Amino acid sequence: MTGATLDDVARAAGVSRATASRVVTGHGPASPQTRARVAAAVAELGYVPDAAARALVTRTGTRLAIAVIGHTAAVLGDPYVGRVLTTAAHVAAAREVGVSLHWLPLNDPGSLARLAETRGLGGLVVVNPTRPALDTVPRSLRGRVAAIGVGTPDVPSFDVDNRTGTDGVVRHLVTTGRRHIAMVTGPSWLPCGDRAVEAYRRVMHSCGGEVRVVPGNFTAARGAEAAVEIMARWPDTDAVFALSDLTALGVLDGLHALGVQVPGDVAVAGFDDIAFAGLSRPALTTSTHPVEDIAEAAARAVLDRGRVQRATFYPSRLVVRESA
Amino acid sequence: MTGATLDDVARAAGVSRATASRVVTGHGPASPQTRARVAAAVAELGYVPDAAARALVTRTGTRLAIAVIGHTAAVLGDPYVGRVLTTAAHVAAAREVGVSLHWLPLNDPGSLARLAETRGLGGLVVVNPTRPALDTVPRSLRGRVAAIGVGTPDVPSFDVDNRTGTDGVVRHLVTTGRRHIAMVTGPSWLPCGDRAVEAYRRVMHSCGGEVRVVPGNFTAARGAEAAVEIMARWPDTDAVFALSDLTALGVLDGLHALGVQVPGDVAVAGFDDIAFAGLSRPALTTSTHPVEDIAEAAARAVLDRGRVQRATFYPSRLVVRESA
DNA sequence: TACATACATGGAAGCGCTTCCACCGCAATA
DNA sequence: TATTGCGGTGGAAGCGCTTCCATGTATGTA
Repeated sequence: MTGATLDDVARAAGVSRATASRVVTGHGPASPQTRARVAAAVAELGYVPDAAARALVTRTGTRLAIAVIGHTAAVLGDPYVGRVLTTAAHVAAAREVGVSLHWLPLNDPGSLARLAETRGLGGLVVVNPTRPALDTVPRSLRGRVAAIGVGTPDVPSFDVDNRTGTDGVVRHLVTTGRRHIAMVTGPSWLPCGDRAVEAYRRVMHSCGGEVRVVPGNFTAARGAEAAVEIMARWPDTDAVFALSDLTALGVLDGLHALGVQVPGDVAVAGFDDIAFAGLSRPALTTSTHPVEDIAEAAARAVLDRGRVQRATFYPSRLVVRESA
Repeated sequence: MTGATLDDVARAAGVSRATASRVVTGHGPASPQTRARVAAAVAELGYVPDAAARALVTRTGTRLAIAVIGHTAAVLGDPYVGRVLTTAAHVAAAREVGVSLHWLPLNDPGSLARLAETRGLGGLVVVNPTRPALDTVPRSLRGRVAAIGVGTPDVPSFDVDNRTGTDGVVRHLVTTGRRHIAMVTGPSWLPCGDRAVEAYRRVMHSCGGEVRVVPGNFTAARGAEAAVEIMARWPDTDAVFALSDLTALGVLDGLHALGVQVPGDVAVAGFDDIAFAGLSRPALTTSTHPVEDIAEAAARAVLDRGRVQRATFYPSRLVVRESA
């Protein structure tokens, strides 16, 4: 009803179904004559191969699933995630595999396993997974799963080198004379932030500064709150480093509302180098990372399935603008 | 190899395939005993139904495709698109239908038709389509297609009311004493901008101002360029309205580089009310629209398939901040 | 005890497609 | 003329699943 089947095409072209299939897929021999007649029938009937039936017999899983973990609104609003999706979709398109997008709740570990188990999956790229969630993925399937963020021994991960990235930013703050540096982290369930906090701690330790960490969640709103908290708790703070540009922008806002001058009174630095970082006033000092490279590597890892590497970290580069 | 089949489950449970299927789908009678044994077998073998095979026989198309038209990097970088995707994915998830994401090139009209023709499609939401592209969609399928942006008589569309939205912003500029107002449009292939330009023209006409339109493309980079162009061409310009916040932010940047004071010398207004609009310095005056409502309505339209409405426009509301 | 009724179950068909295999005719070779 | 090789073709199997239908097997009623 909905559409013509291969049988209809074969009948219309006066050939067998096998021949019609060969012509449509281009997978076997066929005389130019036959080819033309089948093509004509296809055009006339508006034939479109049934993806399900084809997948059933070819057993080819030509779909790249991208799972984004965490609360959706905040997460997709995040330009970082957008860049990941765009790139992964590109890599997939180049290989003619479809892309499916999935929002997985943070607190339903089973959801990732269910997704991974879907047959006919070419690969699965998980954005910002937790390690327990990754562990729910059946062992046999781990070869076709890659993580952007934290990984496991079985699941290769691709991520920014938060440690040296943070180190670079915080050191820059120290170099420019700041000593009372506070840090706004990411959501606690995102383990990738741990390395960043550690790097921050280390720098503060080496320069004798006090460790001042407040929790964040990668949103601008939280940044504004955090700024107020920080200034209330440690009034002598002269720099704030946020592990997300969005949050840093929020900090800028919060500080502005407080009447604090940036960078005069307090320097502010972010992390990610989103498109807006250069547009804020003052323009945000931050650290830029090769998100596209990371996403591409992850997509390739599951689609081309070479040898499995453990965890790959990509360098982040300090971008000095006005805010610090 | 990859996974157990229903036959394996049936064998393991000592029942027929038909019975196993009934238990798994929950679609027929089965004794508690049998049920338990099949369940055990499923658990032990890690059985997961093959989606392709199931789709083949049930003929159920449970997938919502979201096609985004236009150059990908710029488009997904756009927070607007991100909000649309998030919402549509939510609506789909609530109905337990999968989501697939597609980047369609601007100049390949056939690509949309091919996507729409895919069997087993629950619905298709097209973001920012062109009318010609929509016309390539086979008539029989149009009932399950909705557009966000421009539509056709056969394809319902959901969009912001650019006309009154623009009217509101430009009138605000006039009210606050601006007379030499320039406008930066969206990409020329996006017809939704036409109504906005028309509204702008009308306001300028009614207040005797000169019409100053320069092309934009919804990016910040273009906004910065456009600002320079505008000030070079019409040095007495005292306000700039950009049909995208991203572009307006770029205008802010370009003006700043030129040493022009905002809003002192030139007022700037945007459109969309993205998250950053309130964070820029000066905070951006813009117009906010119910993107989530729009995306939800579009997704619902194709998924729930009620009566087809023509085109629905959602009101946009002026948000006055510092820049104008 | 004989019957209808309900429920549980297995057999088998078939969804639309790809692909192995056998076949047929034709040209090239012996 | 008999043989080989090969491109083109159709028959048929089968991918994993759902579901109609027929066949039992326990229950309730006459």
